[in-house]
Amino acid sequence: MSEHILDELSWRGLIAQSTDIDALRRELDHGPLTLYCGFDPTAPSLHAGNLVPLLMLKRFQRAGHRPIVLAGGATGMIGDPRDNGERTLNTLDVVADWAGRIRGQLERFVDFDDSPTGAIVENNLDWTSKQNTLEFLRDVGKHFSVNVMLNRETVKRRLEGDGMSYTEFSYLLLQSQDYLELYRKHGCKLQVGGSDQWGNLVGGVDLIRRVEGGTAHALTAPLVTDAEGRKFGKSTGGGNVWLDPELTSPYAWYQYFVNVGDADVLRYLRLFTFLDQEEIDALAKDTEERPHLRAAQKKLAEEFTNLVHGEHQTRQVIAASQALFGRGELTELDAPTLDAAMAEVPNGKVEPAGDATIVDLLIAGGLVDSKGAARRTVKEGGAYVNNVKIADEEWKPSASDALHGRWLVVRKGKRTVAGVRVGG
RNA sequence: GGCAGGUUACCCAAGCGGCCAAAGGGAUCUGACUGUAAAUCAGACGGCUCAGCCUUCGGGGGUUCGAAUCCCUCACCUGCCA
Repeated sequence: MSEHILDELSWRGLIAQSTDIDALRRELDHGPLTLYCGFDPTAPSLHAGNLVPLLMLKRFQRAGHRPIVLAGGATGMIGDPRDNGERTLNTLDVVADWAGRIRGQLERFVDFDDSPTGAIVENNLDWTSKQNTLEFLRDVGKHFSVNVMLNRETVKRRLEGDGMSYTEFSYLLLQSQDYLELYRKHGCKLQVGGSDQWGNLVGGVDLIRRVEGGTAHALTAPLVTDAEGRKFGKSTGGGNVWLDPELTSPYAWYQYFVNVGDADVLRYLRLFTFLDQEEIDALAKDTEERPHLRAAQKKLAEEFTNLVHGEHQTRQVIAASQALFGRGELTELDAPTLDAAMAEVPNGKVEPAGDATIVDLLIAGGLVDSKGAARRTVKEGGAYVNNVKIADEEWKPSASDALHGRWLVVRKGKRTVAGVRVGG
C-alpha cells in the first residue's frame, strides 16, 4: 500500500494551511476527488515558483484524483492585490495572449485521458464574461462581508500605504466564484494554492457553503523562499526564472538550479521533484560527505530541467555544462561537442573579427550591458576568453584563438559564459 | 471641486542654489577564500572616443554666471475636506 497523498505532501513540506484536514483525508479515501488550482496570466509565462502548486496537482493526480488547471483569463484582468501597491492593468489583448500561453504550459504538467482522473482545463473568462453586474452583486457580492474583507492582511497594509482600487478589492469575489462554479460544474471540492492565496481559497469555501450548503476544502503550500528569505525562482538580476525557453533558456534554467545553495537544495528536491524519501536521503548524505561534488544540486537541476524541458533538451544542457565547466581543456573539445555547447549558451558574433577587442567580445556575447561595464569587468579581473584571463582592455583575439576556427568562449566571472562566433 | 503633502538612479531613501553623476541602505556585478554553494572581507555599480566629456533627479517653460534644489505650468499619487 503506497503512502497517503497527504502524508507525502506533509513530509515534502508542502502543507502550510488547510481547512479540516481529517475531513479532507476521508474524502480523498473515498475515491477520486476533483481539485483545482488557478494561474493568472500576469506575465507571458509561468515561472519556477508557479510549479509548486502545479506539481501539487500532478501529485494528486498520481494519487488517483482529478486535477483541474484553471487559466485566469478573467482574474488576470483584475489583478490579485499584492502588498507593494496597485497593479497596472494590462490590455485585454495582452491578457488573452498570456492566458493562452500559460494554458499551453499548464497542459503539459497534467495528464489528459477519459478516466476519472483525467485532467480538465478551464478558463474563468468563460463564465465571468457572460455575467452581468447586477447578477454578480446580488448572487455573489451579497455573501461577502466588507468588514471581513477589510481585515485581510494585504488589504490592511494597502490601506495604510497607497490605498487600493475597488477593482483589486473585488478580486476575492471573482476567485471565490470560480471555486463555486467548478464545484457546481465538476464537483470540485478542493482548491490548492500558495499560502498567500489562503484568503482567496477560504473565500470560495465559504461561498460554496453559503450558496450550496456544500463542504469544500482548501489546502495551501508554503511560499517557497531561499535560505535568505528571498522569493524562490528570482534569478540573479531580479527577474523570474521562466518556463518559456524563449525567456529563460534551458541552459540558464539548468544552471540556475545547479547553483542552488546547500541550505536550500534538499528542500527543493522535496518540493520540486518526485524523488522519494530514500533517494533524497541518499543525496543528503552525499551533500554532507562530499559537498564539492554537488550531487544534490546536479540531480535537482537534471530532474527539474527534465520535467520542464524534456529529456532530450536536458541531455543537451548537461553536455554543454560539462563541456564548459568540466576539468578538460576547451581546446580539446571536438567540433560537434563545442557546437552543441555553444548552441545552449547565449551567443553572439563579431563580424570583422580582426578589430574586436575583449570589450567588444563581452558585449557581443551579451555578458555586459555597456562598454563601461565591459572595461570594468576586465579591470576587475573577471574577463576570460577560452578560460584564459584577459587583463588588457585592448586585447584582441588572434585567428588561432578561435576554437575550430569559429568559436571564442567568452566568460565573465566564474560562471557566466557566452559563445562568440568569429567571422562570417 | 478646495486644502495639504509627495514624484530623486534597479528598489528604499538623503539632498533643498555652486564642493552633485547626486549621501546611506538593499539588490546586483567582480575579486580573494571555496565546491559553478553559503558566510566573510575588498572593490565596483548612468553613458562615452574615460586623468576628459556627455546625458540624468515626474513632463514642459522660466529666474540665475550657475538649479535635483527657486518660480510658473501640466500630469500622476496620497491624505483631509466638499
